[in-house]
Amino acid sequence: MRKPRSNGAAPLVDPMAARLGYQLRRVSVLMMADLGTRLAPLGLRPAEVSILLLIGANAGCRQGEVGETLGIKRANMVALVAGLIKKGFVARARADGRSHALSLTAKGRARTLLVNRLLDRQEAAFQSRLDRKALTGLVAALVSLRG
Amino acid sequence: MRKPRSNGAAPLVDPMAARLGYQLRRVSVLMMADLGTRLAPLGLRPAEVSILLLIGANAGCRQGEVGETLGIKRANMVALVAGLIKKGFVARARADGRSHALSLTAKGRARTLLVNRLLDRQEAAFQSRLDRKALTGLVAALVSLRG
DNA sequence: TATTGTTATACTCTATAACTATA
DNA sequence: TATAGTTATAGAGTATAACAATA
Repeated sequence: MRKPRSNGAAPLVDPMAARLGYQLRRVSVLMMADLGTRLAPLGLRPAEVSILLLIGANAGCRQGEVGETLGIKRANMVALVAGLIKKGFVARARADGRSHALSLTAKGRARTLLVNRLLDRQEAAFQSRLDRKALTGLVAALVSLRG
Repeated sequence: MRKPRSNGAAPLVDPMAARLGYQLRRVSVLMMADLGTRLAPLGLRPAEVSILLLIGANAGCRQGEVGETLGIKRANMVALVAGLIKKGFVARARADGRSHALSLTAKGRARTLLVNRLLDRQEAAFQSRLDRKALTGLVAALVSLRG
């Protein structure tokens, strides 16, 4: 039996509080929303930023490689890359006849610097909520969780 | 200067590898997709499950309280709760004239048991990828990150 | 006037299937 | 035949604004 709530203003009991997947999701949504807000003035969305940074670190890479590395399906890469090209951040060259070699434009490299500073600030804002103990190995643990 | 890639089959360099928000997002998406697959046979989606479990632990709670606790906007709660009622898992009673008191049906309680067992299995599957050291305090760290 | 639920609508990210062109 | 990119479409979750009914 589950007893009905003794109503007043008591907060609800959260049975998912100890669930890894649930807490992961809540934090992820929070950080993504925060990132989206921070990125808006730069004219970029989170997914676009991940592509921009990856191309910046791998000039000449193919579109499919980018998607595979980021976990973005080929079909979804099309509009994302097209958007970055349209905004003048990315350039596309023939690599193979059926594949594109992607690289950043000068404008794209400049924007990448701004994005990295923005990411540094966001990282700092969130990491300040953790003590050193909790911070150590957190990212490594997340990477491990991806198996 | 960024040197072009020496093409062969070398994996790309990932400049987001050390970013907390990025790794959080990747793991979250992975676990959500996995959860979605596991839940499909039960006729539930992840968001519905969070509502179902919360109501199960707080019989008589109002719809708005549920949304607030879970971070789901009032507007989005409407269809989610309506779906759970339609499936016969949740019952709605007048509480206030303008607010609904939600509770589980017998069918909803039975389904909750299955869901919890399913979540236990998922948790175990992912936690097996971590050593004890990394596991300790991980959920606590995530909760802290939500400020 | 503030709260609760509701409707309508849009955006972001993800997923699948089928198509084209090239290797 | 297999690969790279593309198109079309759908789904899940989230967001905002405006409205009705009630407190």
